[in-house]
Amino acid sequence: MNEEFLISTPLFRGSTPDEVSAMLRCLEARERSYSREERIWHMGDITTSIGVVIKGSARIESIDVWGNVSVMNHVRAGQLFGEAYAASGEPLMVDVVAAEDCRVLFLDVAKVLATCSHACPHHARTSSNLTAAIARQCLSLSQRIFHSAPKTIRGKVLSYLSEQAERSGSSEFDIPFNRQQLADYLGVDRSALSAELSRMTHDGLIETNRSHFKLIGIDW
Amino acid sequence: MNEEFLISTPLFRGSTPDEVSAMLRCLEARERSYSREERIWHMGDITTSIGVVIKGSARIESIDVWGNVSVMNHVRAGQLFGEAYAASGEPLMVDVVAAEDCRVLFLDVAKVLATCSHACPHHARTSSNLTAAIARQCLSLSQRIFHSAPKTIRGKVLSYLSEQAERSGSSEFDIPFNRQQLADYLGVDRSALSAELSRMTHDGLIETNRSHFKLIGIDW
DNA sequence: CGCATTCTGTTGTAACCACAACAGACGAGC
DNA sequence: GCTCGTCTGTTGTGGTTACAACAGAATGCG
Repeated sequence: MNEEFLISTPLFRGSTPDEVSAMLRCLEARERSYSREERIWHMGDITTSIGVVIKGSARIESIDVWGNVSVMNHVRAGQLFGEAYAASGEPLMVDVVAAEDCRVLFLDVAKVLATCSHACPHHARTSSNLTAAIARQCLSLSQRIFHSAPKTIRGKVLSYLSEQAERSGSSEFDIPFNRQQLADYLGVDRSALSAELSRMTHDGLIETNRSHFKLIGIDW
Repeated sequence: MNEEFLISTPLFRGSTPDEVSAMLRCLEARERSYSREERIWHMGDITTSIGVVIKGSARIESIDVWGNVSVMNHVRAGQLFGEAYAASGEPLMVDVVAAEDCRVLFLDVAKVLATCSHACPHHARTSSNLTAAIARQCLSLSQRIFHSAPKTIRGKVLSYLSEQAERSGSSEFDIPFNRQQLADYLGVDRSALSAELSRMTHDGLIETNRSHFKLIGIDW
């Protein structure tokens, strides 16, 4: 397992590779690989584990009975998923799907949160890291709400792209969604989204090719 | 302070009134009252406290530069707010407003989460209760996303009302929003919402008077 | 009670969007 | 290089909604 990578993730931040090794044994961590578009968890599942994306990325989405897809979030390497469901014991309201070939580390949430009296002093830090990660998850969902709040497609797109630019620290960046997924994230129709992106390009607001975007007239 | 009430809240569940008293001292809890529509926290504030609503209720909302209001959530007596922001240290993306006259207990999040070595054994339980509360907050935000996901106003309304009915355990219930606030929660125009509620009443789906609703043709 | 304010429902119009159908671009695999 | 499947952009139409303006109901207050 890649302890060097793990200590760079929010969950294990502040620990040494050796401490992480010890914890992984203590937590009975398990690892699994998934191929693109493979389903990692299904809606309705009850999970006691959290997932840490080691490589690749995953999408959190939900599908209603009419087949309407709603993309809740995109999870990059190093990030967690399922924290909230595992920590609350509620059944999943979403599916988790591999956005690309990926490898995932699963940890039992009870073991992470429990104050492990015997062996691991660093365990407490990881436990509090997990709480912080769940908190950030809330903020991430809040942002997703802000992005779908504007009434027009242009407003939603600008809200989303602005955040992506800020996150990447550049006016030029790649997003983790294709057109359909971006539409499902913003809660709009794909073809209407494409049309609006065209108009925005024509209006000189953005430049875009596939998943690559550039915001025009914004200095960094 | 009302320890009897506090032990019924998710945060202090599992403790005795005496333990809660001890913890409140240990946590340097502070209490304050607010009158209806008074602002409890402002967007941009950085908070190190979480709020526990003792009496009344509060609204979490955000206002953009054009004055568009977006209601994120409604917090009832016994529930928390600000957990995610306090635990992550990020500035508030929202305002917190008293929905009615209310009383709020503030607790320092660091003190709640820290393992208090000396005095309070029950402290650990409260700390883990807080983590669970943050997790449930995530689920609450997810539901808010689901409610605004349908493409039509009718779909959004039915999604929201169904959850309220389920939560109340009855097909007849009151919601904590007036029309304007419900519209801002579902992300639609108020007058369009009123019109759609009329149509739904006419179609025999619901009965409604102000904030009181009844879902027709659903057995409990 | 009378008044002012807030809340709710109604209506018409213009704008926006979802939907469907299609064509061209792109990429993977042979 | 060719084929096939996927992704993206385009267009037209009908439906839904936002917006604005107003009227009546409900509420709070002096």
